[in-house]
Amino acid sequence: MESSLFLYNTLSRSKEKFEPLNPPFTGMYVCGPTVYGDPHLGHARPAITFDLVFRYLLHLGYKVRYVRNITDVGHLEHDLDEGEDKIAKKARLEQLEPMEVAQYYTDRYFIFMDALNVKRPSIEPRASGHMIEQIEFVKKIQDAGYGYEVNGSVYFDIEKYNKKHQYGKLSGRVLEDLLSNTRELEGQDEKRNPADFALWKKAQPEHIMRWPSPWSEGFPGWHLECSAMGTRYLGENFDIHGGGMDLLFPHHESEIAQNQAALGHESVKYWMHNNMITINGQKMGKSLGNFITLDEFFTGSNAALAQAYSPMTIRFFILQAHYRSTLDFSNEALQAAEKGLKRLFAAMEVLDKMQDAGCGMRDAGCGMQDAGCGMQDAGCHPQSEEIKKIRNTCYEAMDDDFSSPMVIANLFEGVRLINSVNDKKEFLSADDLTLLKQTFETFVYDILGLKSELSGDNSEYIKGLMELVLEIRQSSRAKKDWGTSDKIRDGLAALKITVKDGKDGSNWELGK
RNA sequence: GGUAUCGUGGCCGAGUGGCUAGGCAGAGGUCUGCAAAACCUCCCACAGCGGUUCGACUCCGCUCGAUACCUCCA
Repeated sequence: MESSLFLYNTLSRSKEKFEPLNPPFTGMYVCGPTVYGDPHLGHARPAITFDLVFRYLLHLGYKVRYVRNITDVGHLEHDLDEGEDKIAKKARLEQLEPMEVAQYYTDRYFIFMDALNVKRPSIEPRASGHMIEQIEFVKKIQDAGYGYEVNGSVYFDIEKYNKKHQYGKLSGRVLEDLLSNTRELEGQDEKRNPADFALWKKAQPEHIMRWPSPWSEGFPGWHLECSAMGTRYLGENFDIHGGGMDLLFPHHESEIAQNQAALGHESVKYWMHNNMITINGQKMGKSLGNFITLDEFFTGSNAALAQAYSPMTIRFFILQAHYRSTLDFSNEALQAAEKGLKRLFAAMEVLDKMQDAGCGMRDAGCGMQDAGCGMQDAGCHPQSEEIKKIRNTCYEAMDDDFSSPMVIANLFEGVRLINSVNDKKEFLSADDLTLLKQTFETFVYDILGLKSELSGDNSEYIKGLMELVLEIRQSSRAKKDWGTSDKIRDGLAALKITVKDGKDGSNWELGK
């Protein structure tokens, strides 16, 4: 299991060679959604980012256990004085049981992630299903002397923790600064120190989501579920922990502190954070109210959208940017992604047919078995070097902190080659063709996780019919019967089928 | 105010101490019955000001600007 994968570790702020603790096994934990609203574009970014990581690790041969939690404990709305639970509030507004809300949006999340071709993680644990683990985790922190109880709530003692450890090592914060910059907030009087965070919170009478504990009927603190469930499913030490950059502080910072306090050591070797999607230069987020849901993207039903965008367009759009860069949403950018993606898949179809038809490659004068393809044949140049270069550059890009934009740029080099071959401007040996095909399938399907959306009903019947129709058109063209040939083309166009004439006859594809 | 990230051509977005990103859009051309598709060519940018260097878009400093986070939104 020797790879040359490097990934950016937020903890060290540098790229590090990926060396899992127990190869070939790899543990990865990623912060999932809080299920109290429809998934939006902001949710798609981390899901796709870590799907890319998951897929590439699998491709490299690692045995990956990928855990992504579902936060179905509502925690609190910070801008409401009374501190209302997010899920409970939604439940109240919709007159539902809180768990009905959580279930509904969990299902919605799965539906949309499936549409984006995001692979399901190995385990998707719910916070509500791990109360025992969370309570035990609090006990351990208390036993270690870093938790204190006040009125049925338990808080983490950051000042004490910071004497032996460094609170702020992940986000680059200094405790003194945190203390001096703390905002005045309601209901903080129970804490010894404003920087302390809750491990267990006693439920107010109106708080519906509550569980029994040694301290009170209440609910777990906001950072606890990840510590508890990460430890439960990946052990006290695991390889990768991911999430959005907005979780860096205080969420992940506090998670580190909790694990250090409870277990006596940190748990995570590599911390990875994806950047935000912005809209008009601003983070797209639930709390800002400027989000566009995935449902709206897929149907085009949002005033900010000029049209509907398919799931793969969204996925491709996200993969065209490096995961650590901000990505600015605009109709122009999405339309560019849509067209680029279409071109990529058109080339893949051409590539596919090359093999099926036997193509002209073999009789172009290239000795199939000759590794180097005879140079004496005019117009026949060995492409194996170029294909190998594309392939290698794709691997180098992935190895360099999952640089999907570089992979895509390289694949377009391949697109150009494929189309040139199709135009009979360049030629491939059988070996070249195999390698090229394999490279595209590996990177486009397996690693980038893209899939064609055009051939949904590409049944044998349709294929046969289309072949027949195009044959008829071809023969009318041969007779210069343009009326018939154009009638066929226009008629098909009305059905959103595009006819593309090439040197060897015509092709077709769905979509305008 | 603090911490962090960043500022690239019409748009989106990579990357590097000296040498091509890529996609989309635009212009011209080839091909074609026409159209589409495809291919070729062109548009050679790196916030500003200093500094280091033989040489910086790439390193350092400053300025300006943007975004995120700063304790209960994950």
